[in-house]
Amino acid sequence: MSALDGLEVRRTTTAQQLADGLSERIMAGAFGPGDRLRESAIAAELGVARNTIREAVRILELTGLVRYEVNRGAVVIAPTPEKIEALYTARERLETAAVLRTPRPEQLEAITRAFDEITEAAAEGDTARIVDRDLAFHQAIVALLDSTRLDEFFAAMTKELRFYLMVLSKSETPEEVVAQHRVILDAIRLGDHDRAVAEIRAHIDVSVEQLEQLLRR
Amino acid sequence: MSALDGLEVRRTTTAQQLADGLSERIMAGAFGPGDRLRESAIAAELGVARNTIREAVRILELTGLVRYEVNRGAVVIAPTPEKIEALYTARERLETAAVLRTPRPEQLEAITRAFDEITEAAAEGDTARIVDRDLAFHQAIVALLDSTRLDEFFAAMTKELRFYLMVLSKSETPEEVVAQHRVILDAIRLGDHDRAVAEIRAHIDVSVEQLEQLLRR
DNA sequence: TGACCCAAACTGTAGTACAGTTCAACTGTA
DNA sequence: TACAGTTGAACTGTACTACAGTTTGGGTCA
Repeated sequence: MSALDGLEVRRTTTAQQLADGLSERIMAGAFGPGDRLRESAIAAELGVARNTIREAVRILELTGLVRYEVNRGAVVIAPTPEKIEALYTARERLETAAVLRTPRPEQLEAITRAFDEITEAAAEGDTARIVDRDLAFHQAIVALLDSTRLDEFFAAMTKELRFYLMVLSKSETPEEVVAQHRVILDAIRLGDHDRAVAEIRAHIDVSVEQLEQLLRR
Repeated sequence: MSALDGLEVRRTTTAQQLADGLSERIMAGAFGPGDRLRESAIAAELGVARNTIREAVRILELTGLVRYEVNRGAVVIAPTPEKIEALYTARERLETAAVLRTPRPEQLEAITRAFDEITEAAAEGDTARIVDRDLAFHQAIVALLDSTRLDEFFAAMTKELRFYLMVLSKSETPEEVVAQHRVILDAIRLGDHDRAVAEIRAHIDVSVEQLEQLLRR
């Protein structure tokens, strides 16, 4: 570790900051799914030029939270059964592949820690934190694959998923969440690959089913 | 199938067309790795406004061929040992997970077809087409996962990889390429998952090694 | 040789303008 | 009343201009 570790010049652009800010707002629900991001309005409100907003939104597009439609501009993504299914299918493939590998100690520790945090959050009834740690748990599982590219890909999907969970205001009972993750963790700990795969599949099936039910209303 | 299937109005913007065009040019080697895309020069040459070019380049960024550096603008990505390794690691994880699944007939057919095309191209000594069909072969393997999201992710990586292969002007003997893919195809056909996994690992190890050797010069 | 400085080139951002598109409200008609 | 047609406001896509701040590739000077 260098003495200068962590020291870094502030190196960012207005557009990047705007993108980050907008991303936060969208995640927080300031814009609902399907909403258009009107450039002039945002530009005026934030006191920046419209082209800067356009750039910010293009950067936002990288995260997958908005997509561009010709002559309609940026539109916040909206969950559909197909999209949710596609998202969870990809998750299932990655996570089941991941648990076939034998965890290194620090990897197992990371997963265990995430589980403990889910348990804590559940005890406190902090639903936002439950979701957060839930996703961290699965990210830690994917990390078993030892692939930065797949980690990044999964993180991007997580961002999308978190947004869907937010707008659908999905809420299982905390006990269920803890129980479902405990069986996965146990299977991983025991090195029982088949069972881990089965539990992940079950967990994901349940989630998809619940989300689609929410969506149908 | 609707009677209107496939009918679609041409709906694209100048920026999108520019992004497509630039992408092609980069893939064709008009810009080398590490090159900067100078906005004013491109804008002047193509007779469009600079902000339109900026937008086009932001769109390009989505494909991963360029990345933005503050105050330096868009820079064409350059291969490094780390990046190549990360790319191939992700490929290895996906492809080995894929061959654990039992192919449906049409999937097996797609893989076989890609292999036949590699063989054809090899016979004709058409190296560009060998690379193209090689990548198609692997895309067909990933398709075994039945996940559109992962297909898209892999396609994006393929684009990046194709560029690296191009700039490194990698060239194995066509016979080697055919031989390596034949053993993979055979293992898949026989339903021998372990052997398919092993062959894919071997294939990828060889590729990484060759590329890094090229890179060291 | 190396530190320093400078000007050219370029990016990031602002601001204005306008043609073309979308969309919702309004109008007229059967 | 239902529907086709029209209109206008709002908004996007694109162009153009401008300028401050940053990078960069020389020079200059010690």
